[in-house]
Parts: sequence; C-alpha cells; structure tokens
Amino acid sequence: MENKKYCYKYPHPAVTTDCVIFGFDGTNLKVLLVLRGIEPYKGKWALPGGFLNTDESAEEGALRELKEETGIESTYIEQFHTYSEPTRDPRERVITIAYLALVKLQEVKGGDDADDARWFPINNVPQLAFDHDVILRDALARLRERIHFHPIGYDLLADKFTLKELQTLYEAILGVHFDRRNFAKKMLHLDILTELDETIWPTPKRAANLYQFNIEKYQELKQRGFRLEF
Amino acid sequence: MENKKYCYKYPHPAVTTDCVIFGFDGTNLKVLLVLRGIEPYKGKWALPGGFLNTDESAEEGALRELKEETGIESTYIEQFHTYSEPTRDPRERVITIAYLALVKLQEVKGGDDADDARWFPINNVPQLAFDHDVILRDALARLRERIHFHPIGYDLLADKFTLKELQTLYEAILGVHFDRRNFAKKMLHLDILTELDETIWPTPKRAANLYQFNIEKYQELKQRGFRLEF
DNA sequence: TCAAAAGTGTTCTCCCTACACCCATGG
DNA sequence: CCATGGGTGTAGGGAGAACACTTTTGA
Repeated sequence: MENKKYCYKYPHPAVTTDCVIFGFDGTNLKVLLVLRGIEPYKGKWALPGGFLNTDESAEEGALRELKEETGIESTYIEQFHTYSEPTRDPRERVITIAYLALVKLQEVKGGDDADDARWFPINNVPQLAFDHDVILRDALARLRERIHFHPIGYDLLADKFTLKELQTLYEAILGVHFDRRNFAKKMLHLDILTELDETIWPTPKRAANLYQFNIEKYQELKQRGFRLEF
Repeated sequence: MENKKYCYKYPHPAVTTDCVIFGFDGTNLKVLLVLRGIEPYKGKWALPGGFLNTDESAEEGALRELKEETGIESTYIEQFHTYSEPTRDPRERVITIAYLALVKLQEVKGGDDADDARWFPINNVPQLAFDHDVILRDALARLRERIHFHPIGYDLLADKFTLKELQTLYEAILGVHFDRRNFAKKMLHLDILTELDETIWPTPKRAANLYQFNIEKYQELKQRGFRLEF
C-alpha cells in the first residue's frame, strides 16, 4: 500500500492503448505481435500497447507505442473501439482504447528478427492474450470497411509499385480474388495513380509498369471519400 | 484528502460514458440534451452521461444513462469514439466513451417538458459544455455513414409509418432531398417493408399507405449490411 | 520458340437518375 | 369540381462483372 500514492474519491480504471499494426509484404497482410514476458498471459502473444501517460491523449499514446515498436513516427492511425469489460484484465480493471495502424514493412526497424516482436500473417495468428483476439478481429473488420470508402495502400506499399502489388494488397485485406482487368480499370479511373516510365529489373518475365500515388489526389479522395464496389 | 480512499500506484483517469440520443418527430432529427446544474459549465447544455460504475462495461453504462434520461430500456446503441484530450475536463482528467442511441420519441417518458432535459433539432443546437460540440458532430457523421450500409428507421419511427415519413427521416439525417418515386422504389426493393391495408385517419387529403418493417428481413439486412447509394 | 506474366476492350446487366401523368379524397 | 398529395412507369446513362487475345521478354 505504501507506494500507492495516486488517490481518488471514487474508483478509477486504468487506461491503456493497444495498437493493431498492419503491414504488407507483397503477398500477405501481416500484424505485429509482441511476446509477453510477464504475467498475466506470460509467454502468450499480444498486441503492442501500454498505459496512457497523464499528459497525452490516446492518439498520442498510440503513436508513442507505434514508434517504440517499429521506429515509425508518422503514418496512418485510426481509433476504432474501446474495450471496457470489467474483467478483461485479471489484475485490475483496465480499459483499452484500440487503434489500427498501417505501416510500410520496409521502413520498420529490426524487421522480423526480434524474439519478442514478430509479424504474423493475418490468417495464421496464434491465440492471443486478454481479449486481443476480439480486438484484432474488429480491427480487420474496420480495415475492410475503410477500403470501400477511402483509398488505401499509400501507407502499406513501397513508394513505387505495380498494379499487381496493389491488387494483391486489396485481395489480402478483403480475402477475395479480383479480375485483373477490371481491377486495373477501376484503379486507373480513380485518377490517383501516376504511371512511371520505369519497370523493376530484373524480372522473371515481362516487366510490369511501376506506379506512384499522386499524393494530392490521393489525399483529396481520402478526405472526400468515395464509393468503391468489389 | 481524507475521503480519497481509492489509491493506485500510477495515476488513473476518470472514465465516463456520454450518449448522443437521437429522436425523430416526423419532421426534424432531434438530440436530447441536459442542462448542467453544477460547475463546470453550469447553465450550459450538455450530452447526458456519467461515470462508469466499477462493475459495468461502457455499453452497460451507456444503457443505464439512456434509461435514466428517457425510460427506454432497449434500443439501438453504438459506440463510436473515445475522447481523451487530457484537458477536456477542467476538474481532473476524464476520458469519455461516446455512444449514439436511436429512440422513438413517442416512447420517451416526460417528453419535451422537463426543464433540465430537452430535445433540440439537430440544426439548432446551442453551444455545448466541454467538447460535446465535437462529440455531437462526430455522432451525426457516424449516423450518416451507417445509413448507407444498414437499414435505419426501426428504432426511430413509430410501429406503422408512411413512405413519406421514412423519406423525411432519411432527408433529415442526410440533409438532402430525394425524388419521391425513386426513394419509394429503392426502399421497396430492399424487401424489408410490409405494406399494410391501413391508412391514417383523418388526413387532409388522400390517405397514404402504412408500412411496417419486416423485422426478420430488417435484422438480416442489418447483420449482413448492404450498399445504398444516395 | 516456348512459357509466363503484362496489357488491353467489348458486351451485358443492373441500378440510379430524371421526369409526368393519373388517382383518391376532402373541402 | 378543384386542389392537394399519393401512387406509379419509362427511358437513358454509368459502373461493375464476365470474358480472351495479343505483346513482351527471359530461358
């Protein structure tokens, strides 16, 4: 008791932020998990997260977590739900404000090698600590919703990419398959892509055109939103 | 200090739920506000809300608030955002988990007459306490999003209603005007309405057909989601 | 010259949009 | 009988879905 120095008239829950950090390796959508070194759930994988500092908003806390885990300072993050079941943490009452983040895997420091932090393909995730299975499921659902209204890819793909890579990203997120021709038509009609005069070398067969996002148009569309059917 | 008996090793914020409760009077979309009787912001209108009890989830807290303010026990509620700016409450750090609720005005106890709780048309709301202006704006934005993917109306309209009432509801929420014929066509194609053999009497001119929601189909569509263009 | 991947166009259908006339009812 | 509001159908356009052949390039 001697070191419990923050006192209130009424009970206050602890508040954390958890981050569902998505990355894309060209084939699979992946999520970053950390291995818990302490009880409870020691030895289980969990979403990166931590307690909110007194002087920071939840979004600042989420960005701080993101930076600690990946080294990335600025990318897309979005709050999607707050989890408040009284018993979700066995120690004390902990409410968590959950964020999803999209990062370029190439820019992540450390990469895949840390023992206590690892990228898992989205459809091959171990059982997680706490209610993090539910949180991950909800994050994926939110990402799948977003993709119908806002362009996606700028925060997940390398600067230059092929249409095939973009299509593979969409397919990985939605878990479906698209007709190559229709996908290209739709994307090019959105008018957010700039075709480059470059191709990737070497390539096994015929080289594919590289594209970049036209960042002004991309941002405008992200602001305004649109409707994309799949 | 003597009565501050809940102590923690680290600082914990207070956590509240706030409810944006929407109702529809046949013409305008309205929101329920309460007049603050104590400082801070004494005399200002605010969203109904309150501290989360130790043994309840945020959703249970929101439902409890809803019942206290309207007497309604069961209706549609949805968490939409959590507000965590460290200085949003001048007393101490308060994080609020915000919900939106849809209610039938006819079922609300008390009605419009309480001095300290009043329904305001959505486009004529006074300046609110705390950051509640922002919360209300976000709630409305969420409601406008929802309407494109899920049927709406069951929780806002009386049991039996005319197509015109349903259309007026959509127009009030989205703030636009629709062609009468196209709106009817779209709604009837959704196959969630049951046409009744009744009309409302008396009526100024020709009586309009009454409809009910086909609750199974409505729920199914609410689960599955759909795409509605406007 | 063959195999693998990239590039590209047409048809069909569905849904949204715009739009106008007839009908029922009460005054 | 007239004014008000309710009910309904059609024609045109745009976007998505289905679908196949040609081109490039390395092996």
